[in-house]
Amino acid sequence: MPRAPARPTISDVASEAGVSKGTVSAVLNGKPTVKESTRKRVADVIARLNYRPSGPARLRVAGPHRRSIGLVIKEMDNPYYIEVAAGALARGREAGYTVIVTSSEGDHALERTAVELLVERGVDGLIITPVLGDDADLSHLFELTRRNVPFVLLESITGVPASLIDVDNEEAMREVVRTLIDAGHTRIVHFSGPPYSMHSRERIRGMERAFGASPLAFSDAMVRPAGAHLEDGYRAGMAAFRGVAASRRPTAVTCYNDLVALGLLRALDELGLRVPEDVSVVGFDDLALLDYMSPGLSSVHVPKEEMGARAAELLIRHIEARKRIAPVRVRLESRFIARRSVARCPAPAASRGARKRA
Amino acid sequence: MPRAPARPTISDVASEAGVSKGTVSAVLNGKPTVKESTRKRVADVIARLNYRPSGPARLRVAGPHRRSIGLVIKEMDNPYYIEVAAGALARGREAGYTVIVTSSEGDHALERTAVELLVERGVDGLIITPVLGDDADLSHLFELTRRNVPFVLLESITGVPASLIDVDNEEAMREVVRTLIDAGHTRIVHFSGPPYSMHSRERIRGMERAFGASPLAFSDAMVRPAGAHLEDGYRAGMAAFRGVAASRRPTAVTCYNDLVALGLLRALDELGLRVPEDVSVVGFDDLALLDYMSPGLSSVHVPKEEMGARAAELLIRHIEARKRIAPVRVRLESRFIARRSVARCPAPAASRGARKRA
DNA sequence: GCTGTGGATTGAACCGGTTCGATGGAGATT
DNA sequence: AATCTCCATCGAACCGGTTCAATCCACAGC
Repeated sequence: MPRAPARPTISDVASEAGVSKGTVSAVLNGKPTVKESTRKRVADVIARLNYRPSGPARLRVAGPHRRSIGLVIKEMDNPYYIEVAAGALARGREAGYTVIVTSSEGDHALERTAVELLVERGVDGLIITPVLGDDADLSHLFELTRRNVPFVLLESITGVPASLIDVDNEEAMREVVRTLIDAGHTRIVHFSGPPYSMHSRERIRGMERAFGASPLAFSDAMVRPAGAHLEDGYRAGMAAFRGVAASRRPTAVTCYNDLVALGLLRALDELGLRVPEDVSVVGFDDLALLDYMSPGLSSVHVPKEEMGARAAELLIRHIEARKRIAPVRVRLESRFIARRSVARCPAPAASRGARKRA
Repeated sequence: MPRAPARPTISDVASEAGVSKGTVSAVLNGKPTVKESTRKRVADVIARLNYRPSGPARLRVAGPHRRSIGLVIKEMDNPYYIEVAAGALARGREAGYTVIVTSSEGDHALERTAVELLVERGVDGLIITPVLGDDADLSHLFELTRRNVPFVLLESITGVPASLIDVDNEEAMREVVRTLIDAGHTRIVHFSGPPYSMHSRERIRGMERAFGASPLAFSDAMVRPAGAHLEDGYRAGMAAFRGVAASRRPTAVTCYNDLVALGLLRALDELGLRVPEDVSVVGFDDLALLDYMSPGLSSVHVPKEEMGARAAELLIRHIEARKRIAPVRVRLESRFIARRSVARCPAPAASRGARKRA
């Protein structure tokens, strides 16, 4: 952590300009009592030193407390988080809070920096979509607890007692896969998300459970690691379909999220495969931008704006409590939305996938 | 401005727990020297009072300065600003700055609050997409100047001397309209943006100029006030096309931005009009999400990420200067991208638009 | 019983601003 | 010339934390 060069303080300016701190302060605040000539002299010194008053120092003494909450998302260029942010922003605003957003870009160290920065800059609480991983150091979250700074998570972390807002990913994916199985699909593949993502794990488990409740056998080969972005879906799509005989290729693909599904659609388009005639595709999240698209991508609707809004609401409840209150877990409803991208399995009965051994 | 109820301070906790401020501070910071029994006693008081240490107060004394810049966008649910934010975030990060984003949601008062909040919370500088309007009170921007807090604008405001990053909207729209005129279109209509938006005004002016350089006469009726959102485009599209005879309706529409164009596309679709066979449509901004869509919407590519990046870069230059430096204006390149949504004018020569009087 | 030791706690100084009553000096009034 | 004003500036106190040298206390060792 490189220590920044010492910035000039108001005292530096004062002594340099040959006036008192009080006078410099008056200049900074545009008080009308300062004589023009001294105002100019002080302003010159400020420009020369490129002096900037410290906001925080000022804050402690001045003005009323501004209510604010911080939101740390994982990716700024991912519409999912943006929709969540929009929801949090709107609800926060209604309650008189300014919501400030920053992104960890999936980097654990940046998440930590962001959290520390926001707290030391005086936000009243935080909403966090945590970056997970084996090596994840969660001390910044424990420090929040120690300092009694309320926060709400949007993805669960085992061992961190905090309020949480999410949906039942496992159940949602189970329903998707069950629907596909009911529609006659047997060669179903899942393009999974980032390995450490709790959401991704839950979705995989949902798929397993759907198979478990069916005559079909589940195998790990059905889960193809993809990722969370368009390119990931494109790449995984190419890997799964290019040069693969019709009799062996998947007839349905469930994707970790909509972006992966969109990448897959692009790959299928390039390979000349039709959706849903040749392959059914299901995304997850139901991003607002799906509205603009054709063919209609089937997806699981996740109430992203509401998640953001509820997170903000819950956080504010924690903030404004007269006494520390216990963490809460809120599960919102999701639902499968079938659009044009899914159809009954077109494959002849002969080329079925593996059945369970009796 | 409602004054928040006085929050408990470290002194309150100290006296309540019967210890000194120093001890409470040690507890908060997890210092190992505190005896377990006192740690617990203090922790209890903290929970009971719901005490939270003031980040800013702490900040002044402790730790190194964290570099940060604030970005105030106009709308969180507008992909345009999100792309700009992503660019700023990435470039800021490269330079070791945390970028924190907040949105004014088009509300002038919120913009002011956001700017004040960010400054008093200690950001080193700001990037702002200003909310304009007749009644716009710009004093918060002047205050930034007075306090020597560097900022970069992403839309020009007359009378505010600040660094600015933008594209030549007028020239870009001129080129779009010229292209349409060259393609034989005579009944061209523009769906304009928010009345006070400088970008919108510049784009309208570009259209006028294109007509000025052509044999066709420009009239104010060609500019239809729409807005900046999908619904605005939809509404304006319905107003312009529903129940209008083929011989009188526009053969080409230029839109303030892509969202308006998308709304228009939806309206045209509902009305059974084909793009580009019946109507050519051009958007503006070239949002990344256009990639996912069909038919390809023609648009003007605005380097949004680069604008964000350059803004961050320029801002950091201001921040790190040893001496205050003069504002800079940067104009980035935009370019018209013709996709499937434009075609030569299909209308018979008979039903031309108004020509200029000789 | 006295001293030595080390862990726990205290309390004063400090951070970089703002605030506001006190002060000083120039010009007006008598 | 003495006094009165008023304007501009000063400077001390304060905000809510952190830091650290000093102190206090309990207990061990002799």
